[in-house]
Amino acid sequence: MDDRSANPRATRPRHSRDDVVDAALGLLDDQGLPGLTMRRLADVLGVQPSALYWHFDSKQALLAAVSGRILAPIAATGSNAPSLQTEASTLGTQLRDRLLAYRDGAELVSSSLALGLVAPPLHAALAATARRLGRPESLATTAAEAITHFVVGYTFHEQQRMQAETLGVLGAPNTLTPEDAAGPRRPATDDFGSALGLIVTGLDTPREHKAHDAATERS
Amino acid sequence: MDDRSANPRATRPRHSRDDVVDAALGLLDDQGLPGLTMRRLADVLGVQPSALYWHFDSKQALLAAVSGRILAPIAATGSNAPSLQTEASTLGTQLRDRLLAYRDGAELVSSSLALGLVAPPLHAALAATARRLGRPESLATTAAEAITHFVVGYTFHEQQRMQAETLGVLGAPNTLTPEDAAGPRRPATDDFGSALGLIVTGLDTPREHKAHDAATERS
DNA sequence: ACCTGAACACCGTTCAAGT
DNA sequence: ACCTGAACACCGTTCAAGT
Repeated sequence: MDDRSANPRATRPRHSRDDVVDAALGLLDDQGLPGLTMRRLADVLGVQPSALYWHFDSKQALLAAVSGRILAPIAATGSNAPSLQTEASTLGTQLRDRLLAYRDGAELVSSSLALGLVAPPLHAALAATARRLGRPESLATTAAEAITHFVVGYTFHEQQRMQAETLGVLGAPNTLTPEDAAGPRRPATDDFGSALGLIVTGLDTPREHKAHDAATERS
Repeated sequence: MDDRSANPRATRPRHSRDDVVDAALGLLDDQGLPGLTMRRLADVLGVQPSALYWHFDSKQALLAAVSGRILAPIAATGSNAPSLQTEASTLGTQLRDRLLAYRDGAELVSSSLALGLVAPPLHAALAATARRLGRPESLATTAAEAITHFVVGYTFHEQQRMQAETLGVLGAPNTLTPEDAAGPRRPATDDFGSALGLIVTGLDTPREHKAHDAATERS
């Protein structure tokens, strides 16, 4: 398997940053985020752990690069949506799809996003649509933020549930609220779509956002 | 400092679960989540690391208990809000306040929530208000989910920014979108309130949620 | 330019045994 | 009931040195 000598343009240049990210994505997908360690990644690449620190300053930097690659397909959106609401819905769904494309994708991206090591994935596209439609860009920014946080959090939760199911019927008892105990399982409706729809509804009405005031009074 | 013999009902019973959670909250607050290790926690309690496993099955279980304590004050809400929108706004703000009460509170709760090891903090209160106001409980459930994910994600990001500022002007370059580069810093408006207001706006209009459809069509 | 070897300073968890 | 002691199987990161 170590037939690097058969490769014409080879001999020395062993790995590039992109090679490392490729391998990390593969490792992530079949071991999950806890299994994505520098040591295991080095093993997969046939290299010593310390070699990875030539390509990346830290594990966090590596994870940010992996997050960037997961999110990359979103930016390419052409976007000729008829309304900000439609565009926002589409982008939210697209983001979820990307996060679901790799095991623990949502958890990984959530932390890279929080640390500010990866660009917010929906802002550029939604702002562009706002400009095209003559709507305020501040509204696009607010919406992008609301939708991104919701989608990442929702998908994180969703992805964790999926894996818990795969690993056997563990059943998390603390999750149940009193009224849940009555029904047999969960309302089979499309949770994600409903919640995203709720958020996005406010984008239709021209009287921007006004519920702001009630949010600032506290106990 | 080891004057346990001065305590009348003492001699043997060294620590309770609550003691451990207390110590964990303290350690969290002045070392952050990465500093909250089983070994350091044991040190604080004057005990061997293995002793903690008599009180909790795993570190995750401990962290879930800590999360529960951070969120506990929310459930107590009496709630006589005049509308679902008002109540939702109040609860969202309350949740953020709780997460900000401890260092890395949002990150900690985010993961406990995703793992399903702690009860969703807004569902019960919002559902009760929906009942009182004669609004559909399914709407309350959807709203609670949307708001919780948004608030936790937003506050996670916010808390990380705060600590980055405290630790010096590191400046995360990747975070900047093209249009941000023009202005000097950030729009000084209340980001959180605006986004929460946007989400909550949909709760006013009696035509429940309908934007759902657009969310299910994809590339 | 890209990697090795070896070390440093840690982790969570288990388990027999003590009191 | 609550904890000790010791071990197991790991971590991320640094750094001199090799090619």
